[in-house]
Amino acid sequence: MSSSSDNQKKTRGERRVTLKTIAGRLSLTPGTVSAALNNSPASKSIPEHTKQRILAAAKELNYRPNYFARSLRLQRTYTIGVIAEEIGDAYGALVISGIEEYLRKHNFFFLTVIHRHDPKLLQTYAQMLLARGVEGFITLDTSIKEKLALPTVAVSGHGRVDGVTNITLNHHLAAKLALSHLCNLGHKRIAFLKGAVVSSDAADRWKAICDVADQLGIEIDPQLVVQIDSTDSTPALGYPFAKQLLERGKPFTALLAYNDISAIGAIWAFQESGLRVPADVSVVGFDDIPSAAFNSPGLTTVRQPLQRMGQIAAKTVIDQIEGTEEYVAEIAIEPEFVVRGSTGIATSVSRTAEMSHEHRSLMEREKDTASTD
Amino acid sequence: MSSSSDNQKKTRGERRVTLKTIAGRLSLTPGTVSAALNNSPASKSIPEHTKQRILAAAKELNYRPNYFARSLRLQRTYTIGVIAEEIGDAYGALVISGIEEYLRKHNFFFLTVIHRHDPKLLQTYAQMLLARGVEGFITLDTSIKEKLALPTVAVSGHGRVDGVTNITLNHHLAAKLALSHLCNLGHKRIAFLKGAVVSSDAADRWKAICDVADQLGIEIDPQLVVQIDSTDSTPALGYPFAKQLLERGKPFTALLAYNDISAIGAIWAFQESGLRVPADVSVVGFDDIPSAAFNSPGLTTVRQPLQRMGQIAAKTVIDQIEGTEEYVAEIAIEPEFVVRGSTGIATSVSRTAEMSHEHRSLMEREKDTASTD
DNA sequence: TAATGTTATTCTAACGGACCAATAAACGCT
DNA sequence: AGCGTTTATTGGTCCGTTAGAATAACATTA
Repeated sequence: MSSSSDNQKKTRGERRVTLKTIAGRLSLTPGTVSAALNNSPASKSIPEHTKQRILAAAKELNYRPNYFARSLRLQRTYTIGVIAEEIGDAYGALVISGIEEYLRKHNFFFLTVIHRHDPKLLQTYAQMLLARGVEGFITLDTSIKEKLALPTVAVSGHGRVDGVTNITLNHHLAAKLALSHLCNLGHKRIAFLKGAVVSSDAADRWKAICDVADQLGIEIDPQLVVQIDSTDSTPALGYPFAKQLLERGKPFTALLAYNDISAIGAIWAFQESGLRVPADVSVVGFDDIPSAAFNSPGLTTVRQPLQRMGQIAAKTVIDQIEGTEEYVAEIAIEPEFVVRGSTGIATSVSRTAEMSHEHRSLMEREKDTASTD
Repeated sequence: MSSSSDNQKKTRGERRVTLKTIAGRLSLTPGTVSAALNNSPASKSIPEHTKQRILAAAKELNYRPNYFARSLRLQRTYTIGVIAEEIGDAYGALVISGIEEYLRKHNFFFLTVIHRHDPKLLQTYAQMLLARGVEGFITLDTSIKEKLALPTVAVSGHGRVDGVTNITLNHHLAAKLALSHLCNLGHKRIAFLKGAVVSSDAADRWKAICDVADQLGIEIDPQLVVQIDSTDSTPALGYPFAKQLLERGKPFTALLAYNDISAIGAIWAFQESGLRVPADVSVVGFDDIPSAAFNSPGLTTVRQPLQRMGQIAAKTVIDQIEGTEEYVAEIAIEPEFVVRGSTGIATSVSRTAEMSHEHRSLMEREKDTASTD
């Protein structure tokens, strides 16, 4: 009977070791023990010998200060709220992994909420986290319209909000890496898959590509640009648009896709049309998702260092909380370039146009006998 | 000056609204207000009219109870500690996503720590979480040797620990799904990639496969079984072992791989040897990672419902905390079977043996002129 | 009218820790 | 001896909340 109640207490409260416990054992008062353990200003008047006794007892009893009592007193929680759209995918997971790493090293914890595509919940969750005393927010791939009450860092935030630091990719460098790689391989006629207008950074990325293309003397032929307008997250995202590109009959030797998913879909489309990658068309992706490496051929791509972006987000928010760093509106992250098998030297004669014609006529014969031609 | 200090207070503490604030405004005491807001037993003696005044004032002032004070008083935190090996990969991320979903719906939060392959840290992190007052633990793909001080649920735990509920896949059903699928397609000679001995559930899975094969009357030829012994997490994991299988020269029409990664690697190996998948060999994977769908051909695979496993883990740990459910040592999760393009009807004549010979002689000619043959 | 019972409300004591003011000795200095 | 300073320690208060005991006001009843 008493054993069972003991057990329960042990399970629930583990016979808590408090300052009082230690103080009692050493015939001191909780205040003295507290001062010694915290190296507070008052502790400079505690004799070394007593300090040692206190430290030893604390270690022996495995004393852990009660986080709630401390937070209540100090009005600090050492906790960050992470608000994400989703973490089931590689993107969110990698960023959070980076956040965790930095925060843990700096003795912070984080609480996570995920507002799966329900923007109304954002305010609710922010309130919940606020009630839990978080000292700052990190948002992931989330559109916030107004400044929250605490230091906030947005990773790939949609749009700029005053007071919120946005961590974004250096799109200019990204474009430069991708385009100069293709340039060096001798590609002149490059096709592009533009991101959907609803995608967070599609516009920025496209602008950077245009700028860099201009610098490198690459002409962007509107005939070779296709805009993605679905938000599918399977390679089916790229497939129909690549087909569309082929049907235009304009030759090209390389494709710069909006992201890896669409690049993989485009490769499917090309291969289905009898084109070899990279022998006939080179393809460059964007992101470096795990599947990029597993694809056949391996996808050459611009890698977003997601984990590092998480770390930097964490650092930024902590610096702002501690007041060691001033607010900046934007932090650009340097992408890396990963060369795999999907890019190669440009062929002098592009087969894309003729192949697509072959393919088109095949399709017409199969499906559309009542042609307008 | 005063404006700047106001500002600071607003940013930091947001001029907290406490019970005292409300009580002061209504000329009541904090205790009364607390009772009314919590609908505590004592509140039945509070007149309706006063209750309404209190509720109205609380809403007007946007009162949020201070979580720390409350936790300190009630010794409850409504927080779970999640200890994971890693979340950068799809596995951990999906499970956490499921955990989040269930916990949030039940007004719990969770703190996450990741002990990237450093088993020593586990104890430290458990302590840190304990100090933060978590009421239970969920471990992910982590080997714990002894019971922690609180209700604990292990998702794919390595080994059984008394007092810890282990959430595992129903390997028997998984094996049945995979093997009967192959059976129905007419496959008789099936090759197997066994998981590395260090992998958490390799042994269980293999045992289940053997049992089911026996039930279905499928003979397992030791010549057609290869054991993976690396822990690579790229498809390179499967590649060399599939090659090894081919070199044995024993014909087979299907391969059941240990997981999707190794299955994809095996498909590479087969294709490189001139074998068509699924025309010559059918391949079945395990897990259903995102790349499985993006692979070409799409990978037929046994899906582990990771998100659901996370949800169930969360439910289990909460039920144990609330005492509504008794401890069970193990909960088996039903896998799903996903049919994609990598499996097809068995060819009557297997080409695997001859192709591998062809390939072998090619390799020998290229690389190894001083052959022992 | 005093005892009893309701009803409405306040008071008090935690929860565990941190900080500050107070105290009390010990010490050096004039 | 008297005085200020340093050293070592204690006590009290507060952080915001809650539970339960206490009390006040008022009505009912023996």
